[in-house]
Amino acid sequence: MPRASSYNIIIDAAEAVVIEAGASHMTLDAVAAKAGVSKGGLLHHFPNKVALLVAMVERQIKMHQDARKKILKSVPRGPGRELKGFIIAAQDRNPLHNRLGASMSAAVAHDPRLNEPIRKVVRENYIRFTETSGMGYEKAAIIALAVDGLRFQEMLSISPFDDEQRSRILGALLDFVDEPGWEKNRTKL
Amino acid sequence: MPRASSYNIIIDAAEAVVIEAGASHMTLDAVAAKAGVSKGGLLHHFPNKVALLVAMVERQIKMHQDARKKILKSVPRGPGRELKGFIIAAQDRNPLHNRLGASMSAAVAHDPRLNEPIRKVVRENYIRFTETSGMGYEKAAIIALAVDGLRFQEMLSISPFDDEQRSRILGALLDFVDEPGWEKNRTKL
DNA sequence: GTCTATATCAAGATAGAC
DNA sequence: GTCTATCTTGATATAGAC
Repeated sequence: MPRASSYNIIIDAAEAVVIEAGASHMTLDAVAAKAGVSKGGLLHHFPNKVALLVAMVERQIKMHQDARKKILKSVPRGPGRELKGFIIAAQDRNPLHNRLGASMSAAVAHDPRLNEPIRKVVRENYIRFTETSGMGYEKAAIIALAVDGLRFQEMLSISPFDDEQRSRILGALLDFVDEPGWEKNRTKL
Repeated sequence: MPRASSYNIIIDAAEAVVIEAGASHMTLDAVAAKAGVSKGGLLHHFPNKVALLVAMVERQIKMHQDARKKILKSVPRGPGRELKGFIIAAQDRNPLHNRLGASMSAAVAHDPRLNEPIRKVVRENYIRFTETSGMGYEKAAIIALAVDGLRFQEMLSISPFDDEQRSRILGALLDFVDEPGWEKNRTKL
């Protein structure tokens, strides 16, 4: 898995094209132009379009995993730790979210089966959340789903919330993690 | 806005193609073949591809609004009524959800600006939820976001939940609407 | 209103020079 | 490792017969 310079420049360009023009406009020509290389140069790094899409998704997953681990270091141990990390990750509003959405929508639009790596990550995440949460799995799932719902909305640019509402909602979710109750439903996911 | 037979048959076919093969494979040829008409016939009803995509989205919105109104009739008056209707609509698991997701992803993949009608509906929904909920807007938003999160996951086929977990989560959300607390944060959305 | 035929163009991919 | 040139295919859209 190379991480050379032009490799990442091309992926950056691909994400940018998708964000600006939509998944269907992510052509090899457009990506090459945005990256400042020729189509031949692009195809030297990625033998075909699917390879590029797969690389986009994998890089996004890796970046999110890294961000998660980094954030977790600052979250004190205790029940709901992983869940809190997930909420906090959504709080710092960098352009990373759009980029994950872009990679995902481009890949899935091209071939729905390219969702497999994401599916795997989501599954692992929800297992982590529910097992370490110290609460009923319904509650843990609801909190994680609300965060995901917000991110999906933003990835499609259909969120009805402004910045203040958004941060109040995420703040409320953080409080909700620590609120008592719901343990009665505790079950294995 | 015609609602003739072939009009709807073509939209059905378009949705089916997207669900089966992905947004990028929704070509006019594929849709025409699935609908059992020629490409010329298709283009008689929809002058170009964007017109078809717009019609797909609009029909889905209309169908969901109709379903919402129908469900609301069986939900007793009281605080959280609209929110409960939204949850119940997600409970009955018909193929409609996939179809909304299909229309949306095909449209947005082709041109992100085609999300506008959906954005408008989402906005109206969240205003309804929060204004009629009798609870803090953060709580109402969290409940609605969790439902949306679930639907988005399913639209991308990345949901980690099986049928039983899914129905327990939605059941917990219904209970959550009626649970006391959170009124302290009550604010206008 | 539905069809066939076809024009036009753009996309993915290859070959091979430098 | 990067480029230009080119091949091939397939997608949108038009024209016009029935």
